[in-house]
Amino acid sequence: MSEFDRCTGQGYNCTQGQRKSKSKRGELMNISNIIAQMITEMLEDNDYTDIKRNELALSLGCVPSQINYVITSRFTPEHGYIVESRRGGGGYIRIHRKVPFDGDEITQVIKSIGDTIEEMACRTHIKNLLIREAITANEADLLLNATSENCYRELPVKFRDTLRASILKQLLLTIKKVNLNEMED
Amino acid sequence: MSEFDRCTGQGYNCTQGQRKSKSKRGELMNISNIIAQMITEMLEDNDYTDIKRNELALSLGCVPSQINYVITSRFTPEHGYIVESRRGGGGYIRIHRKVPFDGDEITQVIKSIGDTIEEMACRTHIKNLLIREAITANEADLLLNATSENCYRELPVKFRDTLRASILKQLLLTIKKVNLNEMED
DNA sequence: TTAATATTGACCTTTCCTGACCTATGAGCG
DNA sequence: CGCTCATAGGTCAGGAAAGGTCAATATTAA
Repeated sequence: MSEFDRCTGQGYNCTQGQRKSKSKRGELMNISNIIAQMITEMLEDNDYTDIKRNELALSLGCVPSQINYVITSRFTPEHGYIVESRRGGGGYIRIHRKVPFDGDEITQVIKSIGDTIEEMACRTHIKNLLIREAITANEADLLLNATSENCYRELPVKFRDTLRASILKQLLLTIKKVNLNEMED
Repeated sequence: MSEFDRCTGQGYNCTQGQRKSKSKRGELMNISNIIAQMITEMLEDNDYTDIKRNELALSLGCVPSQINYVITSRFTPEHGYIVESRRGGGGYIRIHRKVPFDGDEITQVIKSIGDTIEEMACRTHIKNLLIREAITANEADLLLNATSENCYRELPVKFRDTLRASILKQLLLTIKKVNLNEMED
C-alpha cells in the first residue's frame, strides 16, 4: 500500500474519543489521517476548499502546525494537489481538488520522478511527452527552459536536481490541470 | 486536553469554492478586500476615480488610514495604477488606471527583475502581466506555480529568491519567444 | 532495534487594523 | 497681505490575526 492510498479511506471513525482506533480498512485513525480525510471530503464536491488553520486545529484539538504536516506530507503535487495560502488577518490555506491520476502519461511521469532528477532525464521525459502529444510544443519549450541547467547556475550542484524535480512536477501538474479545465469547456 | 476532545472535528465549517467557477476566486471579505473591490469596480468604466478618504472610511466603518493601507498595498505602480491626491478642503485621492505602455511589457518586467525576487513581488508581476493581457491565464498559472514557494521548500532560504528570479526570467523569455513565433504564423 | 511517521511547541513572517501625530489647502478675518 | 483655523489627506509604529518553519520528541511499523 502506498503512502498515498492510506489517506483515501471511507468515512473516518472516531466515535468514542479513542485516540487511536482503526477504521474498517485497518488504517490507524490518528489525527493526521482524520485531518486528511476531512480535507478529502471537503474536496469531494468542490474545485477547492479553504481551511482556516487555527480554527481547524482548535476544533480537532491538535496544534496548528500539524495541519501543515498533513498538507506537506499528503497533499503534494505527487498526490495531485495544488496548495496556496495567505497569512495575516483573514488568512487561509486553499487546497485545490486533486487532479485525477488516471494513468495518463503526465501522471506517470510525475509519479516516476523521485525527489531528484538530472537535466538529461528531465529532457527525455519532456520530449517523450511531446512525442506522445501529452503536452504541446509550447509547453515543452517552457518545461525545457524551466528545468534547464542554465537556470540553476547560482545554486550549489547538490541542490539542482532536487529543485528541478520539484519544479518539473509542479509544472506538469499545472499543465494537466489546465488541460482538464479546457476539456470541460 | 482530554483524549475525548480530540475527535470533535465534524462540526468544522469551512468555506468552499463553487464547482467549476472559472471567473472569480472567492476572496475573503475583510475590510481591506472590500475597499479594494470597490475601487476596482469604480475603475471598471473609467480611466480614473476620485475618492474622499474620510467619507469612504466613515461609510465603511474603518479608520481613514486603512484606505491608505489598501492603496499602498494594492494600487501601486507595480499593480498597474497611478495615484495622486490633494489635501485640504476639497481634497481627494485620485486613482488612475495606468495607461498600458506600448513597448514590450514582458521585456520591461524582465528588466525590472533583479537577481532576486520574493514570492509576493513575483505574483504581483505575473498578475499585472495578466491584467495587461501580455500573457494568457494559462501562462500565468504556470508562472505562478513555477515560482511558488512550494517548489523551493527543499532549498536553503538564501537561494530561493535568486532561483525564483532566474526561473521567472527564463520562463518569461520563453513565453515571449513563443508569442513572437505565433505572430509569424 | 531501527526507520518511518506523527505530534508538539517555540519562534518567525505576512497581512490587517488602529490611533496618534504630521502636512497641505483654502476660506475668512484683521 | 499675512495670519489662523477648519478640513482634508499622509505617515508611522504598534498590536492583532492569521499562517509558516524547524527541530526535538514520541509513536508505530518493519
